[in-house]
Amino acid sequence: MARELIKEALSKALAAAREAGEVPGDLGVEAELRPPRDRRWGDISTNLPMVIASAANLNPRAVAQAMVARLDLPEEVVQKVEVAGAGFINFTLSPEWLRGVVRRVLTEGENYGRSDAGGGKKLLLEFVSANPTGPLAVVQGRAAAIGDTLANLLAHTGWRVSREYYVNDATNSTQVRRFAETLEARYLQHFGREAAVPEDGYQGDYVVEMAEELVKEQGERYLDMEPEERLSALTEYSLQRIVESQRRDMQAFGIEFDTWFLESSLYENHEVEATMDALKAGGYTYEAEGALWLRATELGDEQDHVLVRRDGRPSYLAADIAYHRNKFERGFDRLVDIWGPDHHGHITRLKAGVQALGYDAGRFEILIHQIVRLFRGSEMVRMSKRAGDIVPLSGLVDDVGKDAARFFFLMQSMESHLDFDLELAKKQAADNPVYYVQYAHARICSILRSAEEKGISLPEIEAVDLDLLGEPEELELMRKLADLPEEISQAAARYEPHRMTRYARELASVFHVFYTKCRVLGDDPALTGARLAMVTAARTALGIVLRILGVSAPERM
RNA sequence: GCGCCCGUAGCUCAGCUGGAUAGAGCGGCUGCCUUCUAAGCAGCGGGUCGGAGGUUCGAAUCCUCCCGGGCGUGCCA
Repeated sequence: MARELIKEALSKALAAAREAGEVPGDLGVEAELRPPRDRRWGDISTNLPMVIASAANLNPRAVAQAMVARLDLPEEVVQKVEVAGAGFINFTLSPEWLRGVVRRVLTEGENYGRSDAGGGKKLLLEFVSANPTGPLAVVQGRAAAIGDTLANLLAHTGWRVSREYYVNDATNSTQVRRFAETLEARYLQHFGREAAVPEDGYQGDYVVEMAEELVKEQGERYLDMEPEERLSALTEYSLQRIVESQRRDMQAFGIEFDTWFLESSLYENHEVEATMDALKAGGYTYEAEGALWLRATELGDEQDHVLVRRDGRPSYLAADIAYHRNKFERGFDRLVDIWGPDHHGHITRLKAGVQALGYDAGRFEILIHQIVRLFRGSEMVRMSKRAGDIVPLSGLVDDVGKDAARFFFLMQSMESHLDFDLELAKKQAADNPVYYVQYAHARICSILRSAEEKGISLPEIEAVDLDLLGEPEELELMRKLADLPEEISQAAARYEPHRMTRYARELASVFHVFYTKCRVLGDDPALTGARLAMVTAARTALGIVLRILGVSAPERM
């Protein structure tokens, strides 16, 4: 890779400059090596001279000159090196090297851009994990898109990734109980019995619908049961139905979890108990006001938290600590959770619990994504499962399609609020950026079909004269292809999946420009062969990116 | 009150571990289809980077304070 070469040449030049006494000894500085802000300045740029100058109180341009004078880089890789601005060194890659990228993409195929940064280590990525008290909402779609794409990125960079969905199906959960009570009320109401939805119950119509289905399936079976028995039966029924619907929603959204982890299993296997015992043994608990508390304040939290309620039911936190203990015990090297913004307050206490158990909190990361605000035109839609004004993810997918929805969710960084206008998403489906990218892919496929019809086939890569590729539009396209491995590494390492939608649009853009300017299937067979090789490489790269995003790569549009 | 996220073009947002002339998409206006898909391309406009101080050779980026929006701060999950 050109980056590595440049990096090495820089450090050698720096060492030589030090020996000559032009630059002081080890300053412990770290410099960047990245594309300059304006690509006309070159392909790769470093601020190293400025960083050195800053630490040693020298003139940055002088340091840059001293280093450039000692740089030793092969001409077939780097065409031009220059000092620019306040003290940058800019490198322009040679056309020869760029052409080599085409060969590399064609050789590596689907594996182009892979790295072994993760070293085959095991990583558990938990995401969505919505309460089983209603259909998945739009905000969970955001979590799903972020999580799935991040999982793809991490897998692409050498991690063994497991996708996991945590099902809060514990029957001692207050919310699960409220939901069952709501269903019960709706069920009884169907038969004209006096029954009210609990004050903090679920107002949504979907509960009424579920009750109707229940009547259809089971008739009057629960009508005259003992209340506690009925409630427990309805709890089981609703949990099963809702989890099933969530699973269907995720499938329709193109996401397959490796594991649907049941909170109830933690109770069945006495892991919650065992976890509480371990916390007690470690001296991190105390009893007060009839409850068992976690000494979270000793572990960086602002307040202590209840682990076991006065009535003996473990809290959500207790189960969650047990759950993460379970994750560590399953042998994962790294744990990553993606949570919604409403769980932000939960981070410190869970980490406190994990630390109290003696696990390395540095191997456990929690990412918070921000909310999705839904608009119908200019009117904001308030969403609350309990109030019943819910816009289901399935409805969104039906409206705008899986591809557009996933792409849209990933166009913004996760820490930024996302405004989603339902009307606009529907009305402008054809203008959605996802089509811009998919169209580039379809166009390439169209060229390849056309070539086939004309009896032109892609020559063996050894037989292609890539030196014929020299138009500015061609060089731009190859430059962008060359960027892909670094884009993937950065997006994965920084947990920033939204970078990939940006890159996808850039890659599509340089292709569209090339397409407008240059003809692939022309009169010159050699040039045609070279361009066929290049657009085939572009298709491969686009395909990789779209697969990472979970967006389909259509051959026709 | 305290904690976290956000405030950048008309709209939606990138850029934020300090670096060059602050970018993109959408919307607006103007051109481009005999030839591999016009769901495309080219061009024109568009900015007190919420405000005020500070650190620095250099601040959208770091620090302090303030303003505005959102979320959290349960023996709910």
